[in-house]
Amino acid sequence: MLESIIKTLNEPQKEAVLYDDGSVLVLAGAGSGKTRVLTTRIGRLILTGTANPRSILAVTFTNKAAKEMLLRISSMVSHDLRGVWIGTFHSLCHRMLRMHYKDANLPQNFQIMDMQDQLSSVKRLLKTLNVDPEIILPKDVQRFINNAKEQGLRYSEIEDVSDFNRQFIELYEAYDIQCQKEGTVDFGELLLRSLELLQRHDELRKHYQNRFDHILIDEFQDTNSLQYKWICLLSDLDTSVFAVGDDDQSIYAFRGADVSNMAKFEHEFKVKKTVRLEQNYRSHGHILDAANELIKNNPSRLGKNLWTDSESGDPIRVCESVDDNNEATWVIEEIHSFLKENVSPSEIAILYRSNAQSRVFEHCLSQNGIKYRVYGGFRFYDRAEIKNALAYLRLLDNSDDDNAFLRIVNFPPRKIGTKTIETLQELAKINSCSLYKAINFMEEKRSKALRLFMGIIEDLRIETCNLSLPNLIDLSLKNSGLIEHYSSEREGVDRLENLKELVTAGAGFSFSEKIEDNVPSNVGIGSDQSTSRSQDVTDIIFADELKENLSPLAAFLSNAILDSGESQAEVGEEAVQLMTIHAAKGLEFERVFIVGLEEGLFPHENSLNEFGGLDEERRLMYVAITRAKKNLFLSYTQMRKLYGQYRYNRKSRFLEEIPEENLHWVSQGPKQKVSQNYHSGREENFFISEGGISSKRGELSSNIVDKRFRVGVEVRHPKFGEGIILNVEGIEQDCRIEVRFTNGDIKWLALAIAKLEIN
DNA sequence: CTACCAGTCCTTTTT
DNA sequence: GGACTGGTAG
Repeated sequence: MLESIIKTLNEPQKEAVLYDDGSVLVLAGAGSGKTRVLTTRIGRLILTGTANPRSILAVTFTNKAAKEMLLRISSMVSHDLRGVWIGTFHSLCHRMLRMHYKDANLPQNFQIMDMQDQLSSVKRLLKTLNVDPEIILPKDVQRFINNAKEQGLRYSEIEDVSDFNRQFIELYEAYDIQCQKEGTVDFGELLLRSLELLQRHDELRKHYQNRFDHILIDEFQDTNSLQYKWICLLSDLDTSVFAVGDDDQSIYAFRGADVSNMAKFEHEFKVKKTVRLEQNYRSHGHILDAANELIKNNPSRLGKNLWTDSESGDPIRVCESVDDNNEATWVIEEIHSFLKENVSPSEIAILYRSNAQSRVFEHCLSQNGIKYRVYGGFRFYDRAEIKNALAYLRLLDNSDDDNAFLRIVNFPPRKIGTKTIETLQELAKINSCSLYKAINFMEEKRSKALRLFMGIIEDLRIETCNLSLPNLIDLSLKNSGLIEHYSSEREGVDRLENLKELVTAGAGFSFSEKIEDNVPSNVGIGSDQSTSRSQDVTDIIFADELKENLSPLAAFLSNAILDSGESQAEVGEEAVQLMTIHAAKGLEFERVFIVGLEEGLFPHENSLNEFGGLDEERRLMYVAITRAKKNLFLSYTQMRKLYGQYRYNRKSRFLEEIPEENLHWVSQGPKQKVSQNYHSGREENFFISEGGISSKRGELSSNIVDKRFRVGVEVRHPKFGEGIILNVEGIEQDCRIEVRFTNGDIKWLALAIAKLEIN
């Protein structure tokens, strides 16, 4: 069985799977079969008895990838795989913290905050500290904290280079104190706390170092320095670390990922073997050529050239549309013809740079009766009604959770206003306790409404203590008044549906599946008797330790926040796939549409100001292109609605970086008349010629560069009328002008495209 | 206290 | 176009 799988591998793949002499770095290009290599390697370790399943730790980038990997391995081996640690950095660290919560100095029922929770937590902090949120933006504080944590730094470890900086450091400290008090933990904290746990507890660290002989990391180019340190702590001299990555697919620098970890790893882990996987099994020639040529524009790559045996296939089709609606129409027309040819809809993907772009496509798809599925974006667990319901559950599980408290103390409305909350917050501050507990410090008659609320929670706590998870959720929804509230709301039907779904999710959440480990728990500080057993701690088995530490409700809540809510429309659902390019990483589709290829959108204008930002955008484009197996479509528009206003853009520079011979420029068909709404005359510049093929790039540029367009000058636009220039930025092709028109509208226009005249 | 309105900023990308 | 804030009337 194993033999026959290995036979199908190419030479470098085989090397990677079979290598047994220390740590390995695998440079795996897109579509070169890296998932196969990873799973086959794990399968081999287990099947040949080289490694005990429980000595394997595999880190993936998403929960989805983790599930997929586990599935593939279990199809290869008959062993019990529950001892294998597979998951994202976050889920693995979470697991570790749950098991060793005492040593990590966390309450047993600590709760995870998502980004929204974290932001409101910061806002609350600023308020209690009397910091003006106009001067110090909560978002910036959040960013500062997260950046620091991603680098593994506590507030005390950050250099205070300026007064301004010091303020952030102080806020970071205060924030951590607040979280500790409330028993909440943000994403970065999961990792940092876990790292510190390992740093401070020698027995524990040794235990894990002894336990894990094989550490495998997928998407290594996307690890940040904190994650790197975590891996270092878990490995000792005998550990074989198998890191797979592709520097060309590093697209998470904005979140602290550091490609240099690859070179660092090679050096620090004394890697004797570096394997390059360069044969691509996924894409046709034109697609691969385009990707290769594009990425050559990036400096400082580790260097790698993908090649393929397969035929060159159809050239990449490129379409220019008048606006975003037309773009969607074109895409849907193409999809329609595929569906007629019986292409499975799930093999068709629409990829875009930012979530906001999905709306037009969703609308168009549903109008045409095509089933689709959107990944990411607003997720199930992000919906307001779900968050409200979860807040009740969280408060039930941990009444110190002030975030949850504030969210629902007056929802549904129960006559508790800002005034009441403010006095409550003061009482909480004086007595240094949670808001919930502070209710008891308030005089009876002022806190009537609050005590009523408390009553609801306390009754619920008693009534639900013996209920199953779905029943518990169901009763909470009823007693909280949420059901009643949404029933009376005009548009509440959908919300009620979603709440029902939450109960279903609770029923489907089988907690027992999550119990999969035997590890010593709470060694050292925190549990007094444990000192005696910490000596021979290594292989003591504490069955179901995790289960004891975590109630089903708490497990459900953690899962809801960590798992990005892939709850709807599961497996086998035949639907067109919509997602951001980031979300598409690691996936592949037969037909791929990359839309919105315009300067400012992709590459995104914000990225241009960041160091290395453009290179990262280009890698993002590279990732997008290499998702396609058979057909690739590129699309851009002349104007697009953004923030409710039309905005002109030039086509993306990435289009210029793809060789002409791989492209086939197409026109949009008879629908082009629409254009006359926007431009009077001079249509010839806008449309690709009748034959449908045009290669005249940049033809619009040379004659329009004009110094007369300056701030304050009055201009006229054929569609929008007269206006005054507020702003000019960029030069030549990139020149954009901000105009306030007489009707009050303010728009950014690309000078190369908009038909502006001096008035 | 609630309900509603107007004004402001904004969006990259995610565990 | 939407989320969020602040102000005002009932």
